[in-house]
Amino acid sequence: MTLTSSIFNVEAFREALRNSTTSGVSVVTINEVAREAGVSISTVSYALSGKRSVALETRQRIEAAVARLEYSPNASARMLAGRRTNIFAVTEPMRSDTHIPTHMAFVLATAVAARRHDYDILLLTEEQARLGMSRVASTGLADGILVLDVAPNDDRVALARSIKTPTVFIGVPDDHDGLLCVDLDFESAAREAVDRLADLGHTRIGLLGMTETAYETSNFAPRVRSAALARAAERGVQIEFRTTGHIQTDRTGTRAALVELQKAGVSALMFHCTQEAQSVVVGELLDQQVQVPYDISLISVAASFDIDELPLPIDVIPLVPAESCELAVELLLSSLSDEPPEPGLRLIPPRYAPRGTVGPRIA
Amino acid sequence: MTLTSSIFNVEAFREALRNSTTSGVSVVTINEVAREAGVSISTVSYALSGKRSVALETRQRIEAAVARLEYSPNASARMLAGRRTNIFAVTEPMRSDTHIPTHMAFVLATAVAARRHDYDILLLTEEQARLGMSRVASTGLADGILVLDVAPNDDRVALARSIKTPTVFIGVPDDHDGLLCVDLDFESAAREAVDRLADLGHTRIGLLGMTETAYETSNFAPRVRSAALARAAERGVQIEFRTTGHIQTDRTGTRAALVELQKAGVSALMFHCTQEAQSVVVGELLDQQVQVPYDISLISVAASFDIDELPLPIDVIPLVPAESCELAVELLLSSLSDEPPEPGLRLIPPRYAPRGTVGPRIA
DNA sequence: TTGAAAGCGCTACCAA
DNA sequence: TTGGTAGCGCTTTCAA
Repeated sequence: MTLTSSIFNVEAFREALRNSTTSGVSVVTINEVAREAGVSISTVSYALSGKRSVALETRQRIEAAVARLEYSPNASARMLAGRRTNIFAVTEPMRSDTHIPTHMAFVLATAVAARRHDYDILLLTEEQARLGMSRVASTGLADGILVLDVAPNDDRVALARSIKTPTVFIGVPDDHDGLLCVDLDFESAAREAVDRLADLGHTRIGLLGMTETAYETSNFAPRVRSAALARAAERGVQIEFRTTGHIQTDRTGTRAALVELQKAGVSALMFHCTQEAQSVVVGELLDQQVQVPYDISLISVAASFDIDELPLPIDVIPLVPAESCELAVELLLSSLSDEPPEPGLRLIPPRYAPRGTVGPRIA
Repeated sequence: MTLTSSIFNVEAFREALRNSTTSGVSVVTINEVAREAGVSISTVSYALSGKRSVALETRQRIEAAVARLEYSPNASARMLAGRRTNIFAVTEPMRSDTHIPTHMAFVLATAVAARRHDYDILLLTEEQARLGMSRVASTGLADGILVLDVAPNDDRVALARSIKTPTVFIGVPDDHDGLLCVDLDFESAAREAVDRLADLGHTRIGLLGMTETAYETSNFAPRVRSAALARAAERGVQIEFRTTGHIQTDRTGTRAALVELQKAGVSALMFHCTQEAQSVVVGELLDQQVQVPYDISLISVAASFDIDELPLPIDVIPLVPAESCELAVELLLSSLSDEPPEPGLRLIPPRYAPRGTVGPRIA
């Protein structure tokens, strides 16, 4: 059961000494497991990683030893020897003018997607969104980097180009040459929404968008708006665009926008705004006894929340954080492999989920 | 400038070979810096860590070499040799019935506080909040653990007791024997609010609280309510308690609660609810031309947002995430030191910030 | 003030 | 199918 030979074993003695003098409970290492199982440490390593076949009986002995000693391999040692930290960094500035729940949904989705592939997420926010990015790259703390809350003109684009750590953007910056970017195809989504309404005879469509500032600081708000406007022009329909108010304290902006849109005589409403705003508008319409879709058609574009939580669930082209983040993680993983992916955009095709809130325009 | 001796240097040759055959740019190690500066690696290490004095001239030579080679020490190697990962794990389940912006504020605050002490944050959410906690403990991935979104009856309490990795709770679970917990002293805060109002003659106070579920799943909502009720009873004043509605879609619950409280004839309002809810109520009062504090007094208890973003800034006892998290990080650090702190509660005394919205009751 | 060298606890190559 | 062992790139003791 032990490898100790009949003569005095200096190594074993030293180790015993080390473990006994350590304060408190000594941490179990692969050496102890090997001794306990009567095999070499390499066999233990292979038995646990499965990278080499190990005789059934041997493996069982090792597993028993692992269980008995409650061994778990030391993360730092694995990182150093294995040249992988199994950590991805997520850089998310969390600018104060953003809608926190939406951004949080993406951060959480990266964590879930990463764990699926045995990776953990290191969170870089505030000023560390930029500083931390080069730091984790140069120290090798992270094997890859996920970039969230991408601005049209984002510092992190230049940073990403200057480091060798694989980096994937979730969102599309204006200048994305040579970068790997994952995102919903917002333009297609916006066009599809316009088309659906135009096909049904709507000629005057309200678009309730995000806050003013979102159209300067986010990469996707302007993409939805401009694609919608362009397609509307092609289809000969008119779009009335309105923004919603301040994120946390808006109590009038959204209602005011609805009033304006109704005055403008729109027969359909496209939403590209927060759950809160959509909840207010839909609730208001219900209060007004408006018949949906008879009096007005409703579509939500790129909603990243559960549409069925609205007072009335409406047609939606969902933005699924889990989907973007899962793809981003897979790209990062394959960037670490032998055949790294080509740089470029990976736009996820929109999927339309009907709820019966879109109908023909009633003259 | 080089240590290569006149005879063939096998080691140097091997290393050159390794570096040249590596795909792409080889990563600079401490060995290269040492050679470049003409010193030993231990001197480089000490020069960079400052743990041993190094002659000025030597240090400068090393710094120059570091700059020239763009060296940064490998994180994994440091972790293994230094027996510190410089990573703290944050466990935050992010239950869907919670107010995301509030919870996010705490996560961000831990990240900022940790960086101040050269630590990074590993984010454990969803099911990893529990699984990840034991994992990072047993693998030594994190040097310490911060527990967020603490439930009154939290699984992670038992977990924390079963691991040897230092753990600090931000929030107070019902059973907190032997744990290190940091939090605002919610009870004191609630009592102080009640006292201020009672002192000014108010005998009927409205308390607008969080959602129903928060009083079962959060550790602090019930603490505020029960402390307020208890003190009110002592002072002989009456508290009308109301909850607000669903977090993301509440468009009527809050208004309804306000109407009820006004009907009940309260002369003062204590808030312990979201920024959104407080924003709605304060805005509504302004619309009603209610004079504050002449007609009604307003106090916000344990608000973790910027009170000055409300339509009318009101008296507040702020809950400052940065403060709790900074203290929690410091406790974690000292848990790693030679004199670890005593377990127990660390309740932060409330501070009252007046805005002129509390006045005497007008009969 | 500095250097040599023994680890840290693994992974993975090379032999057997 | 298994074992021996050379690293991985640092930190830190022990000597000089």
